[in-house]
Amino acid sequence: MKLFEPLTDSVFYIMASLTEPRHGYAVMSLVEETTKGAFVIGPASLYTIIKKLLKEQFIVMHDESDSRRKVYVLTDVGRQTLEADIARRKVMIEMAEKGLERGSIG
Amino acid sequence: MKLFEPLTDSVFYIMASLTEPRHGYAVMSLVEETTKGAFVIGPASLYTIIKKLLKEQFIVMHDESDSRRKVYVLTDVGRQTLEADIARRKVMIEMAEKGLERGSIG
DNA sequence: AATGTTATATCATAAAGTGATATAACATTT
DNA sequence: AAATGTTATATCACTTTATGATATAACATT
Repeated sequence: MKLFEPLTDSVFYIMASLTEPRHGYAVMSLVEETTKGAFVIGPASLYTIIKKLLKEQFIVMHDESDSRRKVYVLTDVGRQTLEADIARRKVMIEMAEKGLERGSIG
Repeated sequence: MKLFEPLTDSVFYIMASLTEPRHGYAVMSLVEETTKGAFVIGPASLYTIIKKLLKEQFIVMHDESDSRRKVYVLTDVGRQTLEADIARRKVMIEMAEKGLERGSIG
């Protein structure tokens, strides 16, 4: 199993929303609110990615689920994967910021 | 012109590499080195994205270019776009870290 | 019972990313 | 100076990822 594959932004947002149990629609709303509308995940993307995350066992269905609201939550593997990707993203940002600092002297 | 569209990871890496003048191949190597191989941008992705960035005027060809090495650098618009995306990415990471903190108490 | 909101789901298509491959200039060796 | 290796750009055909539009239905409110 490939634990440390880079996550796409959409996947990252969804996984970051599922550190605690949440149903799909709530994930969608949370991302939109948190990013003040800068990043919107529509239903097509959401449910496609949820299906993929279940398959890879990065999330599981939570017992609070009923037939109407399907609640998901990160697994340990999912959590580890998210942590690894956070680290990667921090390096990304550092890289960009260092470059911008250097470049903006002139 | 849409200044603040979310940048994909690949686009972000390439733009972050071009805060100072660099030719394509060097961008490729830099990303691989900086991420210790976690993120690899192959030639197909690289030149596809460079073409797109030129078109959107996020980068321009630099005068140091010769027929062999084509050197690119961020424009002001490109720089602003990168800065905006850094901000978005910081919010992303905060969101994920807050969630992980809460979740890891139990 | 009609209307609006919440919620999940899929289809067809578009956008993004990539492995393989091609081409060629330059550098180094023999 | 021919051969080999490295640097460097480029594109094709294909896969993966993302999404707009749409469908369905339960629940809430009027």
